[in-house]
Amino acid sequence: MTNSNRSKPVRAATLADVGRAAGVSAMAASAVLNGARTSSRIAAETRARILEAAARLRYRPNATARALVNRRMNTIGVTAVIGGGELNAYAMEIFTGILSAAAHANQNTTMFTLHDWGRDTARLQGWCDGRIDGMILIAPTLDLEAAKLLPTHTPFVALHANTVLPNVINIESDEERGAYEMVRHLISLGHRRIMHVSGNRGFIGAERRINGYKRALANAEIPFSESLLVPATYVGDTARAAMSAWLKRNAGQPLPDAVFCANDGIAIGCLEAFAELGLRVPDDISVAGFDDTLAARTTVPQLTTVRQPLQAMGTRAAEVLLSLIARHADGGVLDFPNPIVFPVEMVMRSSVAAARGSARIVPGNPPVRS
Amino acid sequence: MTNSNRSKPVRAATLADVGRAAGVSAMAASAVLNGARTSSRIAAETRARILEAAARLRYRPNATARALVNRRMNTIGVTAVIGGGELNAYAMEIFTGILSAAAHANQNTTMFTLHDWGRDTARLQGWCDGRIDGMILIAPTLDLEAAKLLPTHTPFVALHANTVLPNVINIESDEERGAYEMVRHLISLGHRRIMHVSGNRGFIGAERRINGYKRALANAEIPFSESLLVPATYVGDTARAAMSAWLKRNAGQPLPDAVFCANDGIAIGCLEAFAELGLRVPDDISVAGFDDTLAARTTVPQLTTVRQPLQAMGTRAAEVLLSLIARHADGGVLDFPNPIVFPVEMVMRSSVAAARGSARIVPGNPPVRS
DNA sequence: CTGAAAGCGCTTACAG
DNA sequence: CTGAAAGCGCTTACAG
Repeated sequence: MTNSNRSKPVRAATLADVGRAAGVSAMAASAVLNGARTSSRIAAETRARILEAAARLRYRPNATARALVNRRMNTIGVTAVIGGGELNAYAMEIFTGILSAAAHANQNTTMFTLHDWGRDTARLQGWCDGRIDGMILIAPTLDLEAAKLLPTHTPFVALHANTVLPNVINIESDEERGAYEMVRHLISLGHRRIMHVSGNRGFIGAERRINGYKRALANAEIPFSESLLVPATYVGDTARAAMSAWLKRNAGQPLPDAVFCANDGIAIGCLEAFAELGLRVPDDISVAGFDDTLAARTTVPQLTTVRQPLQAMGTRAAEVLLSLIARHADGGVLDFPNPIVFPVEMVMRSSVAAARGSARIVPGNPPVRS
Repeated sequence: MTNSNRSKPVRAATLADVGRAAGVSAMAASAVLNGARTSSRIAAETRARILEAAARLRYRPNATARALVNRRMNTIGVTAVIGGGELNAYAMEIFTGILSAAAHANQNTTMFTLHDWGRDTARLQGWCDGRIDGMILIAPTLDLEAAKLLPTHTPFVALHANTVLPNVINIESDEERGAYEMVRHLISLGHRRIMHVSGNRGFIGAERRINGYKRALANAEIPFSESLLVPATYVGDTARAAMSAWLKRNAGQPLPDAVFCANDGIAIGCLEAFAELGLRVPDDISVAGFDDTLAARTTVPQLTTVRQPLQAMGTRAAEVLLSLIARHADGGVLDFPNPIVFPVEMVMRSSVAAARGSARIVPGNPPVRS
């Protein structure tokens, strides 16, 4: 079966069409169709005729024409990096929050993707050409140089910006505290040899989590050991490889009691690396994540993790942006706290258990618990 | 620290601004800025001056003005249902495919969400008001009545449409065959009592999977048993509840050898229901999914599943839509096969194993394997 | 080779 | 209470 498009390029009805059909001017039609306030001045009978014509012709005001006049497209933009062909769970979760807030305010949201924040800054500018009223940046890593090139006629909001962006409200969560609390929790369970698999070194979020980890250690007077800080990236596969390599390198050495991972993807990578060696979680080793993305609930065992309210943060980002846009339009001044910091929350599931104490031989490539 | 917006509403530079700055007309600036073909007619020196002015003023052609003239917004729309506050993994995967194809063609994509296809058809029409050039519908369940109201001035493409939509190209996968192949695989592994937990009854995809399941059974001369067809919905939690209820209802009865689930979410729900009773997968029971969403790889054990190439299907949807848009614009006729059917693929992971044969008592609430 | 005009579809003042 | 005009920022014919 084939589907052939009709050959006449069908056009949507315009205000002029409606006016013609109702025997009035386009302007009269506009007044009626735009609501009570203006249309009260038009005779009821005329009004009815216009309404009928509009319905019959399925009239919809053209969004681009409207936008040209109103300087308002009623859509917000969202930019995120797309790595390895897909958006990660973190960005998706935020995007969902943005989407619902925007829909709630009758705004559309259009998604832009970048391969690299550094190289693609120019594209960012290109999108601020009237097609959106404001832009949300998800986890931008822009240097100050690039940040200065952001257009000033479009309001920006960022989530987890890696640097302080001038004139950009940043929304973040209390990552240092989240890391601190989680490691403190592990310690309270009797764990002492606690490993941290970090996110990309140099990224502000990764450093904050490392700081929280170190602070919790110091607080409990557990000496920090460089060998237990495994640098990885926020991509699960990297973490899996890093953990596997670590286990191989430390064959015969004591296994850590617990691993605190800089995000859920890393935790899943560790889960896989451990499964490969027949290590059981949490029996042989406890694993904690960070973020509480959807994936944290679909692993077995489910992940104990630090919850960042990503959807709520996305929602807030959209709300802040929308008020920024409104103020920007009427030239008003707007004072927002900057950054806006969300509290994190511990989510206890089953990948973390109390310390067992007993040493264990790992099958295959045997490290030994101290 | 607070961030105060500058009070003068900054405006983007216009063509007139550029012309003024370069001492030429807006039209001359337009010609130069729009590329070689037209700009060849302008003196090199003038040209340079215009280019310099545009760069200095950071000129970007206004997208809405351009769209008004060209009848082309260079953005495609995507509509999906948002359930329980979030897009599901299935829709996200497709969306990612659309996104990359659109970006590749220099098109934006804006995402629209619906709560209910039936009630919200009018909104669908409202979005076809010039802000998008075409629309992709993800898994629409529209009745013919509603489908007829879709505007004819905007091209549509659907993925997994639940009904045949007039003038809409539908993209789907060979679901019946996928179900058939998976159940045949389970049978070849020695399983006989094979359960199917279905998607929403009445949805064409769910019915196709049921048909494939039945056909494979019939082919192997295994009688179909109504009690092994457990109706659920595509939401994992429903499936979990349905499976738990089934297990309770059939306490003392033989446990199935294997469960074929209508999607990965359902399979995860089953995994949870089994874990709750201490049943081990695949030792006590094999579990197979459908879709191969990201979640299929983060479960333990990882899911054996029928892979629908969701990203590729999204990509194809965008490509088809884009050519539909191009033809629509120049009034041409376009013949596409309809529906476009993608092959599915078996993905073997560890949630399915060969039949053990031995009867097992389920701890707690004991069904017994026959 | 260059400029002035018309028009895309709408809304917002301004006249009658 | 109603219509004719101007303008949003651009592009596409059409004159010079």
